[in-house]
Amino acid sequence: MSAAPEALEALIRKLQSTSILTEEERQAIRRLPASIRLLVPGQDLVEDGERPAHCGLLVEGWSYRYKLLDEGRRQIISFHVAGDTPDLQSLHLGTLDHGVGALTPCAFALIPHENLKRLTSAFPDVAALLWRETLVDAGIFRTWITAMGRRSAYGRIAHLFCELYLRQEAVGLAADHRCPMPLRQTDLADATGLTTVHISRVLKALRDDNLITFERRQLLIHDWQRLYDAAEFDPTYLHLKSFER
Amino acid sequence: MSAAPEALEALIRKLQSTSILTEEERQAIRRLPASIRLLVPGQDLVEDGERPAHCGLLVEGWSYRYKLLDEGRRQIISFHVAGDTPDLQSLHLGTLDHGVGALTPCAFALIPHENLKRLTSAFPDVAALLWRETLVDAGIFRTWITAMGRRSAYGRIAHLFCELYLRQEAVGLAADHRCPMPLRQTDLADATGLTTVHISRVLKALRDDNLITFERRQLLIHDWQRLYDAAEFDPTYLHLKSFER
DNA sequence: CGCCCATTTGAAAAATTTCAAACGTAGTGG
DNA sequence: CCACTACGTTTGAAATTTTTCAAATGGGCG
Repeated sequence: MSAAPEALEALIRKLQSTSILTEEERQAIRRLPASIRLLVPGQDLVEDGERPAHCGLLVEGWSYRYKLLDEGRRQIISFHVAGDTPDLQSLHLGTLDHGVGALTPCAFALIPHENLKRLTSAFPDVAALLWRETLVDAGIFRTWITAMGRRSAYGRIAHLFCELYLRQEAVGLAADHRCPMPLRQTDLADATGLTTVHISRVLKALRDDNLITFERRQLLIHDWQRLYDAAEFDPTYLHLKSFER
Repeated sequence: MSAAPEALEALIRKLQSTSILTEEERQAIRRLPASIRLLVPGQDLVEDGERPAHCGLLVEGWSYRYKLLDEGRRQIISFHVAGDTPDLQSLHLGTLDHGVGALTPCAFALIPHENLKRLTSAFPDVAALLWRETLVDAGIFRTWITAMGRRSAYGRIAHLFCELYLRQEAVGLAADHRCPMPLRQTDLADATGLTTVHISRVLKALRDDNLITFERRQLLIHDWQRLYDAAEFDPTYLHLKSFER
């Protein structure tokens, strides 16, 4: 198990983005054993039904949670960027109810449950911050449910782009209404509950309306306000410091 | 603030359904101050955007989480029965990103954040169990996303009935493939992302297929296996003891 | 260059919504 | 006890959204 100190610094930064850690807490996090695991696109970090013994901290790349149904149907449940922990819930749920796959080449830092449990027992404030991470996740799920249930295809996709831009901006991966967007139309379709054909048509409409374009796997948002309006976006659910009320 | 010892016993029972509490932990829970709040149908426990100072433990009745959009559109995010804590996440997220309303007459036990925070700091194992409750919630959200994105209206409704039956059965509120079902067609529509008209037609189809009927606000499941198949149901996501792998 | 994969386009089919009206039932007040 | 009302459910027909199927186009890479 090779040490991966940079990965743990990333976790510290992430947790400190909403709170303050004591020196003692920071040291305890740095003492966590972490091994790095590299994934190629399409490869799984964990599979549905597994009982993992680690949690994965995404250090680099994009990953996604998903569930498979009959006849090749796939639902993507969330997308993840550096700093996210897409299987943190396995710490207390045991069996995974979904898979986690790599969308781009990914680097994960694996931290054993055992050590995380010792850490959270010794430092209740760190436990609260990790708990909080899973609660933000749940807030995003709630918002996706709302998007899928009560937004048009157009609004749903606009909403997803707003979310992915803001989440990347919040961790310094984006600025100027431009951000990496490695998703294929298949991924967009499986995330929004639509077909790739329809995604293609809706993206064309978004382009025709001069809201967005793509350029070398980057999303360029040309009219943030109108995209925001089309999405009926309310950033509260992301629980970002910059939008705190 | 009137004491509500029975309510706290319900919480203890709920937490002990997945784990074991020490006598000391049980005593600490019993010492929590809790006041009872009664709601009539349609009334809100908390509203979207609030920063509540308590968490509500549902002691009696049905409640639901929801979000409102423009033009009267409503999305129901989850349903709750006795033992559930639909705003527990406010303990660490501060601002609510949804409302919690009463579907039937409800009794909630309100527990101040302050006392919950002291409890979870002093007893990491209790913290882990409360954390776990929010993680099961998130698992249900993931499954709803999957249902809305990749299941037909028919399958979606079948799935919801399977879930609501099993969750009630797990806490002793249902048995024999029969359970309370106070939802109106409007609620089903807003939960599944469909219209009431379509809900009416799909319920008719489910009745015509002899899968279910209703009788005095009770759901009667006549063919559990076929309902289960129609829903492509996999109970893993509920993380119930009885289905543990 | 040729191949693979993703995207685009068109036309027809299916699922779901919209609008409008009718129906049923339970509760309220005269 | 009946009439009235409010609310929820059902039904029909037309409109809309989205899917399905099939084929064409485009771009990147070995």
